[in-house]
Amino acid sequence: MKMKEKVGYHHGDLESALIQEAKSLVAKYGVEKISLREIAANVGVSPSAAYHHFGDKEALLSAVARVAFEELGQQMQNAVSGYQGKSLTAARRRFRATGESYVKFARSNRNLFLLAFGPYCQNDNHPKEETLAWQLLVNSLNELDEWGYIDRKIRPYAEILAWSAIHGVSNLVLDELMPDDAVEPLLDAIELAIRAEK
Amino acid sequence: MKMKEKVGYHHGDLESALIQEAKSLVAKYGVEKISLREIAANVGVSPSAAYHHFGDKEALLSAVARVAFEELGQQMQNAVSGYQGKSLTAARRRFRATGESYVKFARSNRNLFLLAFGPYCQNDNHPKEETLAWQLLVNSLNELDEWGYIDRKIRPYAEILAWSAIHGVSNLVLDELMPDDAVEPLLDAIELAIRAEK
DNA sequence: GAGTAATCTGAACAATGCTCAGATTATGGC
DNA sequence: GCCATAATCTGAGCATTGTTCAGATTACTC
Repeated sequence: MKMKEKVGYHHGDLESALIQEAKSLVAKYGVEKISLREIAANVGVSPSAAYHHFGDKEALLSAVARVAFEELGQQMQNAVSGYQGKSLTAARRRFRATGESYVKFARSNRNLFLLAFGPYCQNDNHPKEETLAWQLLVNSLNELDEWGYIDRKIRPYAEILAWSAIHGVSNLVLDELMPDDAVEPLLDAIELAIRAEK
Repeated sequence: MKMKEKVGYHHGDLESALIQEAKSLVAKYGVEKISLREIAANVGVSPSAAYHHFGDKEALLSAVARVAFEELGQQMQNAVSGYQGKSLTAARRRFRATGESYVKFARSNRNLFLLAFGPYCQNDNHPKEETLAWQLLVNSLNELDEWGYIDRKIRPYAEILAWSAIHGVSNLVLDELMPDDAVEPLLDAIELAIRAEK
């Protein structure tokens, strides 16, 4: 149960050390520019040691992808819990915070965001309904709904519409196909779109 | 100006032959699973020959990405031009066709779609306003606008909202974070969202 | 404390992206 | 038509990569 003891022959906690180092290298250089060997070297271990914890490089990156996805959820939760209160205005702030924090995470963690989705995301054990990010979105929409804020006809589509739009604009901004300042207008648009009285 | 003459020492049209083969390999196996050497071998040429036409592998893949992006636009145009007429219903069909064909391209050309966006897309020479895909979206929205179909408040955001949502759902479906049958409801939602009278 | 299982090393292999000297062919000026 | 020049392609080679495997080292259990 020793931690941070990287001296001996046995590392002690190689699995999570590899994930952590892989994550930091991905964040710095991007998924396709990193090598297992460098990860292992930075941890102070032989390249082949990793294969006792992960089937292959892809499996390690999948683990990192899971971590990144969870981090997105946590960052969203932090943002949402920054706005409290039981008013409609508070609920609107929280809803908007889900979207803002989503895009913010994408921008300040470009490579991790791209990894979290993309081909390395193994969502077999991760149906979207169980992810924190999805839950936060659903919750904030339910809140708005209780205040009568959401148009009845559009309510059934609200989750899909909001998530698609937010996820889409995040990717488009990262690809520089949309300017950074398209995000705020988009959030305005989503609020307008789901709104009952305009 | 000879084509398909792969016999001699000089190929004649290596550049586009490489792009074409790269595209077909990407479509089959995905961007990260293909090698320059295999592309060159399939074209019947030495690996180093490619470097007289492209600075490196990345440059070749960027060229493929451009082709893929254009193909997306063309496929959208085909879909849109399938519905003609000057009625509002025709305009609505065309608008919906832009979205449907976008997602359809993503689904039936997964790897090319991911390449077209993603890190290999060089949009320095390709501002979104000049892409065919964007033009088609703008046109169909303008059409709807002329029929008074679009809510005045939401009109300024219509392009951003529609493209973001369509692009987002495409990626989420490809990542299996949304089911295939979420696409039609999303298109309904977009139509509802931009609509003037509900 | 001995034997077993887990963990890590080091050497090795095939494949990859890329470079470069030199061979081969096209091209343009006379 | 012919030759010099430039463009194109080959082949060998280098460094790096992911992965495997026999064997060394350590932890764990009874």
